[in-house]
Amino acid sequence: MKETKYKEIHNHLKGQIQQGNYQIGDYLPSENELCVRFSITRTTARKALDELAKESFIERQHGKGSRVKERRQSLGLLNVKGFSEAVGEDIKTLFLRKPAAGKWDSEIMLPVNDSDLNSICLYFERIRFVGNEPVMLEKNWFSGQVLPDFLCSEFIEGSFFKTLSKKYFIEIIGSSQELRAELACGKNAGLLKVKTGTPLLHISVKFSTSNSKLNIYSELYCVTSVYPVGNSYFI
Amino acid sequence: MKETKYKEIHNHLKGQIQQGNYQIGDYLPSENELCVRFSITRTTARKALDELAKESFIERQHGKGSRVKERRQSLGLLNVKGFSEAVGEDIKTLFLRKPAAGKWDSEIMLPVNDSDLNSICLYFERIRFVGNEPVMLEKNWFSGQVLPDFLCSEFIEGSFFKTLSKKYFIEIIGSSQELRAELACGKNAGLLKVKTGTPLLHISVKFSTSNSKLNIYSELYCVTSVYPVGNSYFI
DNA sequence: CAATAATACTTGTACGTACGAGTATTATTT
DNA sequence: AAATAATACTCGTACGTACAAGTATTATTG
Repeated sequence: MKETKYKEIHNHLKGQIQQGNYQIGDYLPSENELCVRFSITRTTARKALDELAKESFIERQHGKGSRVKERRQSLGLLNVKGFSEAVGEDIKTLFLRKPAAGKWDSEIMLPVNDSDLNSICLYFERIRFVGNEPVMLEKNWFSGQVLPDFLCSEFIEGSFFKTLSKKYFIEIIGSSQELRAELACGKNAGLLKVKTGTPLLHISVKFSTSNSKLNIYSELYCVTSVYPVGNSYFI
Repeated sequence: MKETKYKEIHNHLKGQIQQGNYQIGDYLPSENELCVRFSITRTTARKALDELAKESFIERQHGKGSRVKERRQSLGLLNVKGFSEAVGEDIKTLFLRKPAAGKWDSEIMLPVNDSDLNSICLYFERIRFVGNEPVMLEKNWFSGQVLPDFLCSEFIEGSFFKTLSKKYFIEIIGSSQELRAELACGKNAGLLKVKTGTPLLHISVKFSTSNSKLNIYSELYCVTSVYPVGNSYFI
């Protein structure tokens, strides 16, 4: 269970930054200084720093040093909080399919992990209304491996994420998304009560969670003519 | 005008991949083979391959080799860093209108501050290409009040945000966005070389900066059929 | 014939050295 | 005093060597 040297240095420096021992704008020790402090060669010191730069913790400056960067952890397009908190008040949700066993559908746009493919797939599908207007069709796939009793109980306060957090102590730690403008196909058009050929905003999301065995794959189809999808953030 | 060796190798291999001399799934020459072919050391060969891996052209496999990967690029637009850093290398930018005096257009979707409305409006408009495909039409409005000499000089490294940062020491501190799926109208369709009626992803952004007198309003029109707009984040 | 061992590859880590190039300070010259 | 040169730092590139560790093939063993 031995760690490599450069990872050791890398983690040490990362910890120092996260604990605030190096503030934004500060310079880390130079490569040569790391060499003598940790009894390593410059090759190893460089590798540790290069990794930090790749994770955008620091910024390397030729002739100057490695400066701690402002870290923008931010901006999931849909914030992680989910739909309910993003839009106003009068939201209704209609389950088209309650959570049940499903299959890893080819409709999922983002690459599905192998470990997920080899485990049971759970699926549910909802439509979100603002007032009486359907605005979003939401399809969700995830592994049921780590969620015992999931199918037997209702969502807490109607929220999937809240259920994960409060019942299973699983948090969202990241996401990747892809956005596409598409024309509504027959089926989705019908569900969203728009004409075929209406432009829809198609959002594909893959959520990573604090449980490495649970990833959530969502395909969202949004009618944006009246209610555009929005978000904002400030550092 | 001398290029570094590893970049030379890197570009050579990249070209080979892009021309199809190495197909998806193929293995590139091993590090040792590159050494003898190009009369370099393994350090240099590794660096070239590591760069390719970072750009996700290849996948390195311990004990096996470097395999050409399926390249699913997406335009990581929505992080604050802007366009240039988000996508890979082969981006071109064409100015339709160089920065010049403009007016606070009604095309701006997000509410314009009163203070902005009362000051001079600067405007520029560009098209972004990936390869030779136009993928985004970008329109930008902002107040010229706090940017002396802005019209006289070129962008630093072609980047608006870098120019703001390095020349004026102004940083982006927040943004709000709205997303819409729309059908391409005649003018935009022509510029992006798509048919009218093609669905476009319309992103409206308002950036707030560290200088309270400078807000940037952008309207982006993206062709997402080939290159979806993407982002990801982890906490 | 099947399981195992040896082998020849691959990439990964780490050592050490050398010089080039960018940056900032200090010393020198004008 | 101001411009210039020397310097001492930074990081970037590139050389060369060595061994560890993963993968696949071949040879050996039982």
